[in-house]
Amino acid sequence: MASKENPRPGGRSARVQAAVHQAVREMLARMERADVTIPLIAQRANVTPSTIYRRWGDLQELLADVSASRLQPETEPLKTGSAWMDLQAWAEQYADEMSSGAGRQMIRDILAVSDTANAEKCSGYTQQQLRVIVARAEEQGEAFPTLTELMDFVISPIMYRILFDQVPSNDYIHGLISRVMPKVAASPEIAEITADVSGV
Amino acid sequence: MASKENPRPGGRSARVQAAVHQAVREMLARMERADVTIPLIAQRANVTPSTIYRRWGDLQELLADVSASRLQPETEPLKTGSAWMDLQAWAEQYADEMSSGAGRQMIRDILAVSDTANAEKCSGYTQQQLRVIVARAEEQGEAFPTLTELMDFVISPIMYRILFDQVPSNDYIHGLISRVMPKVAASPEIAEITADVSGV
DNA sequence: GGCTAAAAGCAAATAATTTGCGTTAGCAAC
DNA sequence: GTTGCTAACGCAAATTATTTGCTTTTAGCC
Repeated sequence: MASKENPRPGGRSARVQAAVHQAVREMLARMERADVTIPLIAQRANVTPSTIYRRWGDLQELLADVSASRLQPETEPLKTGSAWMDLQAWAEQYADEMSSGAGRQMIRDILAVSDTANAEKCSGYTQQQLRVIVARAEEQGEAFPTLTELMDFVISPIMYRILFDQVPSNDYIHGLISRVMPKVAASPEIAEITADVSGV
Repeated sequence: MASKENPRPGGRSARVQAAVHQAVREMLARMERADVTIPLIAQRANVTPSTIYRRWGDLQELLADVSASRLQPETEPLKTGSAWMDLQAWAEQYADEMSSGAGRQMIRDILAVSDTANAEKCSGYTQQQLRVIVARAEEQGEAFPTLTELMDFVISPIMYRILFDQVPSNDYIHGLISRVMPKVAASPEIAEITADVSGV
């Protein structure tokens, strides 16, 4: 039901989709989420409500669709020199984005819908970013956790906290990463880097 | 807005709440979730819709409320002899319940609402159960992870997978638990138990 | 037993959603 | 280009859900 890939790529359909997405983003920025309705969105996007109902089904699916597209990363993880630090910096930014009011709401909107396509897409984005960092580590021969380990022991705890209780601090994230790093990370040299970064 | 604690414990209010909860549970069991509406619930509960609107606000909050109450555990974790095995058995059951269609839907309903009270309650239930197991381990002098470690490295990865992609297998859970156990778990004696359990 | 206020019922008013049908506009074949 | 085809859109009527003002019930308290 959610807006799938290019039914008629260059045409009116695409323009409508863009206008609706745009309208939703603007409205979410300007008003209470509870006050956002399909008729209002339709009005702002210069579209009839029935178009939105037919294409997205209901408000939840539309919001999930918009949120998923907003969570698509636009850049690769920053390159700091060591994959370890890339990971630390990336994870902090990830947690920051996701635990902000807007970020939490986007995740909720994505998870609320029974169709898991958007949730999978979102998790896919995360994995894509992490893969880049893992690949860098490999290139440089740095000892590094696998993608699965990162998802299970860094991303998952962060996401759980965001969803169920509190926002994860940078110290907390740092602890997760230290723990998942290969034992080499306990060597004095790396410990020093660790101290540096956690002090930022 | 969600039904808080005892405004007038013994009276009509409580009866209405019970009737509405009951109606929701029955309807969720008998029909498509998308077809459940407040007017229908009201009818089945012999209550006017405006009562539900005033008390819960909207369908999402009502469903979140009902789901949270359904997730409250009724029994303590089973006692198998070792805290380690208690944990394994409990985590498997937890993952099973949560990854079933109904379980996933309940979690989604709880997370969908912006008020995090229900989500916290739900996470609280989990921690309560785990605390029982941790306490048993302590009593018996068994080496055991902390509650925080269990939440971060066992519960969180399970929940992430349920929410974002696939259902966690028992083998996967077993792997998580092995990994979080103190190094003692690598001793031959425990390794043997491990093999037994994973074979179940 | 009577008072009080919170919660429920009722019904009218408003708003959202669905639906049938006519219209528009990409796309392709010619 | 022009034409034909069809997916997607617009429009408006019908349906359904939600809100709201007012009345009635009833639990808790003296």
